Amino acid sequence: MKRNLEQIAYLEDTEALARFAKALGHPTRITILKHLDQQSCCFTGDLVDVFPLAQSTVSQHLKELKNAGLIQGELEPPKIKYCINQENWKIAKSLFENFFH
Amino acid sequence: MKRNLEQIAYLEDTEALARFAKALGHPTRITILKHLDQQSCCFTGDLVDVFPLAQSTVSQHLKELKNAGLIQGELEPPKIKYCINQENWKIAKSLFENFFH
DNA sequence: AAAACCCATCGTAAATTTGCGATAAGCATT
DNA sequence: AATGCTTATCGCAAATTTACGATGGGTTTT
Repeated sequence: MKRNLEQIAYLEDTEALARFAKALGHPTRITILKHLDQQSCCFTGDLVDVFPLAQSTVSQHLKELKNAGLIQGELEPPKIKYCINQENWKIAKSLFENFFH
Repeated sequence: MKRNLEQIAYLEDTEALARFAKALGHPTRITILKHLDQQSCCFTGDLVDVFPLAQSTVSQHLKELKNAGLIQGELEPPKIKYCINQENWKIAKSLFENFFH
């Protein structure tokens, strides 16, 4: 990216908000979250069936949502159950609320 | 990106939300919007001074925010005054509110 | 008319994102 | 022990994003 030398120090809330927003910045990920919100939780396979996308692609989107802290996975052999991470969801919600005044 | 052949049809609101979120997905752009929200409007030059970034880089971020519909530019020779696009701001606000239940 | 100012755009480079198929890893069942 | 099921991860390719300096276009000032 040909970075600028001096790293920019953004406000903590600004960085957190941008991280959440970035994770929400793809229609597939929005749809995944809507599903999880509606029926509380989902297995990966259920979500794969929702999209005309490869299983690996959906798995990657799930990984990004997990990294952003918006969802969490739970072992339920042989499947994995994904749910919204309520704690961080609330944080994101209030960050956006604050932002939109 | 080695696209999948069949284009995915997302819900309109989902796409709109993802577009807004994507535009918000960078700390520089969040900071720009916070500035515009606080002091209503800003000239490009004022915003360039806020960041240790090249003028062209800030200009590009402004362009993205404009493309997303979140801000609008107004000629005020010899400068350009940027303001939040209140109409779309409200739309974005309500999309996020709906999303976060 | 020339110089100065403000800002967008162009061209380029590096990093990241998005997507796929193939493979591996974990667990259950046979 | 072997097979099958489910899902993550790897390796790759293409597209997009982020950043920069340089250039150009418009307006104002000299």
